[in-house]
Amino acid sequence: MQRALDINRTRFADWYQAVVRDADMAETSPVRGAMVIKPWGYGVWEQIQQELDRRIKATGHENCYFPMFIPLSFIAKEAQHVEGFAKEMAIVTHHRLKTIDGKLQPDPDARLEEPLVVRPTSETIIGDAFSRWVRSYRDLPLLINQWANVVRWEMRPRLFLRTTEFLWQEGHTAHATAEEAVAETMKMLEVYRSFSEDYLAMPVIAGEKPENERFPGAEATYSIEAMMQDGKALQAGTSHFLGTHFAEAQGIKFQDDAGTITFCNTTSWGVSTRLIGGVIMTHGDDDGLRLPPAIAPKQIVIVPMLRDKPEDADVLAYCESLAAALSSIHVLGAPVRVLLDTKKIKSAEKRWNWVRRGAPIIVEIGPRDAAGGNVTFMRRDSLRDGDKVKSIACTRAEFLEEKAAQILAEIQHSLYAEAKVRLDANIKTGVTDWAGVEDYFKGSDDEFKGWLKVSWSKPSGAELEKVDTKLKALKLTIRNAPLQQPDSFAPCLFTGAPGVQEILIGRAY
RNA sequence: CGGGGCGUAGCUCAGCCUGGUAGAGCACUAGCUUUGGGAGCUAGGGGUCGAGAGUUCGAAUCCCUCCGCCCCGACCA
Repeated sequence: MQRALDINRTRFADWYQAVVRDADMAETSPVRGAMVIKPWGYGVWEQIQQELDRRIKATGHENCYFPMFIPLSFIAKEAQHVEGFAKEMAIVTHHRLKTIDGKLQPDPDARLEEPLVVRPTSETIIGDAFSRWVRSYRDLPLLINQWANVVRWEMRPRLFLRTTEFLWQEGHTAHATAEEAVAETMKMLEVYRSFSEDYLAMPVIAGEKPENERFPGAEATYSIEAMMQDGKALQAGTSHFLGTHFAEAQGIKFQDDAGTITFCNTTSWGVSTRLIGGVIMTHGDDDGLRLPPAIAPKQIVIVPMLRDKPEDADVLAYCESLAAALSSIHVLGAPVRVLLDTKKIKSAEKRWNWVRRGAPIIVEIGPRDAAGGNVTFMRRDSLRDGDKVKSIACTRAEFLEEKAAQILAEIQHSLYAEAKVRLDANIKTGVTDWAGVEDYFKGSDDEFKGWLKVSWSKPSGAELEKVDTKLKALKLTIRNAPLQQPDSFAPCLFTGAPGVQEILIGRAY
């Protein structure tokens, strides 16, 4: 059978790269590990950005922008933070180039007195500002967000999932009490959960990361974890309660109403362009990408079936009027995003390009549709009937008044439902000993493996280290401890001690 | 940084073992035909064979060094 991609999901890693390429999302660049995000991929990011920005502002935060260069001494202030990021930082050491022996190179006379680190995250430089901005309890809470690029010198980059430079949003807040900061941490975790599920149609499990997976310098780290179609987990967003660690390191203090000087409790939280990788691996199929209408840069693409004949003009005119009419319809709270694709390439080629890119509805208009006032279209969420592409026909009026809006909403829902079934069906419970874990994850790496939900005694320190090592041997990690916990627990799977918490175990990106 | 694979046309790759001076399919350009749906025929454009040095009368092919990419580890949003 002919598919729009030449690789299917049985070779998942290759398939992923094929989708990124063939759906025109991104490509590698001359800079190792850094990607070029192409218009269609960036369009998805813009949709994500727009809606998430709205939600971040709706919860009381304001946007700022801080420098991308951070003095080395700032990073050095928080010990765990240094340790966590030291191995992956890009550093600026010079401010001028010079031709020496015919070679353009950093001018030895232009060495910076204090090297600048290209931000891997901005806790330290924003904390420095906070230490000046906060004086009184009246200045709190301080609720700041920034949209930025960050750089982490990763060993093995993968487009969207782990690139040297990536785009993200990082929220940073300061509060008078730990309770307030914890509440903020949880609130933003919930913003991420609902955004991911409602908007990206990507079901996730929100929960707390174990101690060994915490953000360097955090008191507690929470994440949303999504299950990809190969069963692996993708950490799709994080929210950290930082306690007073950064406040103490950077002097973020305030005077309370009794006149006492106290350190603030701070939080930070972020999601990145990795979300796009998550969308691809959640919704993609063997014909390419399938985009949830909420984030599709174009929700309805009209492909005129032109044949270099006189009636082409009628077809085009009909398409133009259809596009105009569609633009005035609202779906999912915004006007429908329509594209009339007039690029001068073969119509059939166009159709398949849009299939690969994952446009939710692809409309094909030929002379007969134009003459009869009809619309023929395909739904990207259910493209095929068996092996054959499924074409749906209706009248123009029907499409405009009913079908277009209704089907876009349906696609948004059906993509979520499909992914939700997969997530729920592949979290195995009832495993109570290590042999059961080994049994569940045995076999080749290519085989689909979901997650296990097991009970444990939440060991820490050296005990936790042992658990971690044991899991690592099977390439497993603890993803998180879901927020929803049962009333009673089986004994700890690792130690046999009384269980206190349920955790998710799986392979991860 | 360790282990494996690989760099030849825009893409996917053949040729390399056994050295003789560049190929296929798709894509691209033009013409003709065809067309309710991923068309056919004909003609054409495009490559310092990843880079550098070496062996040789002659190197995509053999040797050396370097660079880059992919997969598997360690690291990670």
